[in-house]
Amino acid sequence: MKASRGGEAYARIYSVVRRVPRGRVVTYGAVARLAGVPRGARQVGYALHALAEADRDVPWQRVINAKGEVSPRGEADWASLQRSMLIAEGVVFDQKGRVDLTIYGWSDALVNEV
DNA sequence: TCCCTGACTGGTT
DNA sequence: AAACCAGCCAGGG
Repeated sequence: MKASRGGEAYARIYSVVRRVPRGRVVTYGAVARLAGVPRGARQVGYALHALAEADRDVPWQRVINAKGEVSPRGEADWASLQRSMLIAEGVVFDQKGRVDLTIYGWSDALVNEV
């Protein structure tokens, strides 16, 4: 079920995602590390999947996989929506639908940036 | 408590 | 560069 409030790890994950600046993207692995779950990349994805309407302040669209591409779930439409939302923020996708993480990637080294 | 599942990752092939 | 494979963690049945 949606344990959006059951797990403490989830709360930390959401808190990290909320800190990602507009127009930037972050990988699941980076969020996991910043949330204190070094190998919990999959957990991050699971946590975001459990997001409910009440958590709409969490910019989940800024979380992508290490390849720099939006992770495909069952419904491909959802992924395209995420892509649109990011483009609206100024994130650029290349012809293969991937984001250049060296430019838009946000990591702990950039936490001080606003 | 055991077993399966998954918005992932990194190393190989 | 793309497809595979094997670890990893926490939630839910």
